[in-house]
Amino acid sequence: MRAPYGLNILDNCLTCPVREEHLFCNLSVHAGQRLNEIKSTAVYPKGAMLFIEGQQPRGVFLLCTGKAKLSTSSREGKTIITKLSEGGDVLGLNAVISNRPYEVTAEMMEPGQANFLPRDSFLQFLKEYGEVALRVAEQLSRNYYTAYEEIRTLGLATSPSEKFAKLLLSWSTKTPQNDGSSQVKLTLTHEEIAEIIGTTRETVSRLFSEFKKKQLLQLKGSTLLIRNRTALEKIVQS
Amino acid sequence: MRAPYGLNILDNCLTCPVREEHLFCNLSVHAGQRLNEIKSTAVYPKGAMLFIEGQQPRGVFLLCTGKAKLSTSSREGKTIITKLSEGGDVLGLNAVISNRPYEVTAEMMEPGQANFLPRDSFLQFLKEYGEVALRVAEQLSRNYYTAYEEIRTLGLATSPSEKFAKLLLSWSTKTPQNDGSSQVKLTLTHEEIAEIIGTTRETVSRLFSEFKKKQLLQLKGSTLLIRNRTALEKIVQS
DNA sequence: GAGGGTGCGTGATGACAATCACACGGATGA
DNA sequence: TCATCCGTGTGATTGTCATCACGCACCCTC
Repeated sequence: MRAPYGLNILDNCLTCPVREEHLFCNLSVHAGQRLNEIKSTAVYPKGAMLFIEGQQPRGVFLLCTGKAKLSTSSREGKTIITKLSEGGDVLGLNAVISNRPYEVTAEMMEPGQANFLPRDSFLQFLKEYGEVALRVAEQLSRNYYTAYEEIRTLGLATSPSEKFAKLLLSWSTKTPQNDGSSQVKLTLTHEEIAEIIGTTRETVSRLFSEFKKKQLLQLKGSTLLIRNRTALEKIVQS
Repeated sequence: MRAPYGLNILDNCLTCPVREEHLFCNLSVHAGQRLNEIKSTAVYPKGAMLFIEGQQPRGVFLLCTGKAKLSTSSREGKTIITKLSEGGDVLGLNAVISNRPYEVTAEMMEPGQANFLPRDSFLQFLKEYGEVALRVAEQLSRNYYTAYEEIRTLGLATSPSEKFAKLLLSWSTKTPQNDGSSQVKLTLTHEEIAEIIGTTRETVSRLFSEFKKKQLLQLKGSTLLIRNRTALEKIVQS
């Protein structure tokens, strides 16, 4: 038996985008109700930290609106951004399941709303509802694939231009246009982009100039126009 | 109810090392019996591929004896080794759970034995035994942490020497001696080490020379003596 | 013992990106 | 209106590592 639309946990979080693969969609009525009892909702300002790398796992965050960046840093202060999360994403799941410290810091990049599921009740809930445990496993394996993609990017792509092209392509596939180009609202600073592809701010600036010159992209204000996907793909596999 | 020693799936695989955190240890009697029905055992020679990156997931491999290396390659032929697996490890779990192609190639580095659990029966089994699904989730999150450690290594450690030191330390912690040093049997070629830390064979050769000169390590035949852990740790965080 | 394959050491060279440095423009706020 | 901060562009310099190249040692097998 499936919960009819309107009983889902996500409906208390009105703007939450519903995804096919979403962890908490299409649960049974009982499971959905139980989840609703467990959860608490809060609004976070820009710059708020949902959790910080190294902290003991308090619980799972279900991001409803807003964007968050997940990052990890070395002692010397070098930081890499490993994922940009949007509404619908589940944050902190790995840490909670394995009862290890959060492996990343989750910081809100713009104000947003999130549901919080405390660790203990969440784990108890999973024990009660085996069906959901399998869903969690699936979500974890998706997380794993994302991490693996990251490994491939960092380990196999040598030059910054290759990684930059890869990043642009990942943005471009999200917003395909009929003519092969695509538009993205650029909300990241060069510094943040550098932290994603593992290089320096200056190099990112130079990459933008270079790619503009090569007609690969165009900037109008904060709107990024990706012009030539196939050329980017050539850079990636070069 | 727990399976008494002797009913465990692993017992058909005599030399299989039993680990506390192992996926299939301490299952209920029923679950253990069911697993035993599902599994089939085979022996693999050195160089055998359990599965190859990009293949549709056929099932899960439970490595009993021998070692395997997990690797991924780019189209241009650059390869990185992401994990060295030993007896007790579960291979291919992520691909099977998420029904995506294997994300790595698993190649036997020395002859060994493995249990194979075909995808369909394994997933069916998980649906029947929710307890095990949660264990699988835990295993997946462990895999995830390993992957994340890899990301940190590749993304945060800039110089090859730092990554090399990190690798040596990871070996050294497995075989601690009373005086702070440790001995490891070096079974990898320089080429393979290069593929682990993401550099070239030549650089690895030079790193060995350099570290020998600095009294950080010593080589007697194929026995690697790691002499100065603290110095290595300084290089890592430098 | 000759020959081929594989793994290892090491020199020379060049490219490329990190680093440092500074200038500019647009916000924001006193 | 001016000061300040932040994000950005871009030059000059330097160190580091990948690359190419070659020689050597070892272990097979014929």
